This record gives sequence, structure tokens and C-alpha cells, in this order.
Amino acid sequence: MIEISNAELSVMQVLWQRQPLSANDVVAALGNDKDWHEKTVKTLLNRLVSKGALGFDKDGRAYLYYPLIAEQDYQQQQSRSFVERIFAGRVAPLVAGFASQNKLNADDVQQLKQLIADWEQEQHHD
Amino acid sequence: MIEISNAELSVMQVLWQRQPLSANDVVAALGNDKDWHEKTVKTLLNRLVSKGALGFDKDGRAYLYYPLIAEQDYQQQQSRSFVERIFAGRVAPLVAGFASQNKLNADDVQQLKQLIADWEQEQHHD
DNA sequence: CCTTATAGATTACATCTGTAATACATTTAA
DNA sequence: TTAAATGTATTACAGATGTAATCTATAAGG
Repeated sequence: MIEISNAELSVMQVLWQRQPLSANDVVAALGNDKDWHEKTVKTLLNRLVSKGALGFDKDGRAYLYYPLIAEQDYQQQQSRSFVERIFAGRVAPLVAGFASQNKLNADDVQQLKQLIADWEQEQHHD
Repeated sequence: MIEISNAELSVMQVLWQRQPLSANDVVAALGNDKDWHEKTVKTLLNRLVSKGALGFDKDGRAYLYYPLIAEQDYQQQQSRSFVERIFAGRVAPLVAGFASQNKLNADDVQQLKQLIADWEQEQHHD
């Protein structure tokens, strides 16, 4: 399993949004949120390539980077391991924590209801 | 915010279950799951004390360790930061991932329904 | 053509983490 | 009462991570 560090993740997220991008485009895209030196971003790009998380095509002497792993796959793998580690694998207690901190809004609840409806549908038709 | 590493977390989890415990008790409790040398566990206990995550009382020349932070607080803080980082703060997509991987069971769904019911109750009575 | 700017590659360096080993103090067994 | 065992404290050391600076090759401007 490819391990992506926190700083590296921010770079991946830029490239999950738009792809492929040059190093400078990534630097620019990160400019808003992060106060990182250009060199720092290039290091992160390099490490991600080494790890096999990014690939690139050459465009002149610059590179155009693109993700080699899908965001959804990454999200799901991370979710599983997080919930496993912190909540012994059960997702409901995590949601309960959000509820108790008033971090649930109407949209979330709407989506959860839909998920549950789908799940129940799935249950009874097989 | 106190940062607890992965290995350290396993030690905390032992002490969240039973408390206070001597170093040897912790070593024994971890024996089942982890293949850690006794010295390793003691190092982790030490680091957790340094970080302010554990306290201890002396019992002769041994120490009896106990958590200084509550498991629930830790879980909620970690949940928030995880969901923030991976899902831009929205919890529903995380649950959707579980659903799509067939990682939801009837218990989870039951609990989620209850949470939703409580949430809706809460909404309309204020 | 030659100089300079710029892209990626390599190197740097402190801190954190995993995983112990060693040192030191003290209790206990012989 | 002295040696061994045992508890904590200190030290070790490699790899990951955050955060760059420097090196090297080449494209572009004068």
C-alpha cells in the first residue's frame, strides 16, 4: 500500500481536481491555502512519483503530472483503516461523534437517509 | 494538541480499557496482538508521559499509568481532522464509501437510523 | 553564441516514529 | 552483605516527514 503523507496529500488533492498539471501549476494551485516554498512542492511531487502515486508526461523540459491512484480508492482505503484503528471497525460511533458535536447538517442527514434506504433496498432484494 | 502516534495509540487503548496499570500489565495486555519487545512498550509509555497523554502514580518503585485524555475526546478530535482532511469535512461521503464496500451491517444501520431520528427530534424542538 | 533563467535531481537537516539496547538505581534472594 | 534481578531513564539508530537549498542541464533571450 502506497503511504501518502499529509503534505503529500494536499498535492494529490490538487491533481485529483485537475490533471495533468505542471509543477508550477501545482505550486500556483496550492498558493491559496499553503504557505509552501516552490522547492517544497517540487520535493513533494518528486516523492509522490517515487512512491508510485503520480506519473508524468514530458512537455518540453517540464513534466505534466497526473495521479496514478484514484481519489475514491484512496478515500475508502483510508476510511477503512481509520475506522478500524479508532473505532474498532464500526462507522456508526464516528457518526455519533459528529452528531454529538453538532457537526451534522441537513444535507448530511439527507444523504445518510438515502444511503440507509438504498442499503435496505439492497438487503431485501437478494 | 497532543499528537499520538500509531504505536502509542495501541498503548493508550489498553489504558482506556483498564486503568491504572503497571508497565508490565500493559506489556502483558499488548502481548496478544502486538509482537513488541518489553523495552519497546516502556519507550512508548515514556513518550506518552512526556507528551502529557499519560500520568502515573508510584507504587513502590513501579509506576501505575493512567490516561490524561479521554478516549471520546481523542476519537472525536481525530474524526474531525480525518473527515476534514479526506472528505472536506462532510461525513456522509465516508459512510457512503462504507456502504459501497458492503461494510455496513444491520447494527450500523440501526444505530444510524437512531442518530438521524435523534437529530431530527433535536432540530424541531428548538 | 553566450549568459541567464528555469526545470527537474540531488542533498540537507531537524523532528517524529518504530523498535530496541544500555545505563542506572534499588529491591530482594542467597 | 553482596550479587542478581527488575524498574525506570537514557541513548541508539534507521526510515519517514516537513521544509527547503544547492546542483546540473537546457532552453531562451540578447
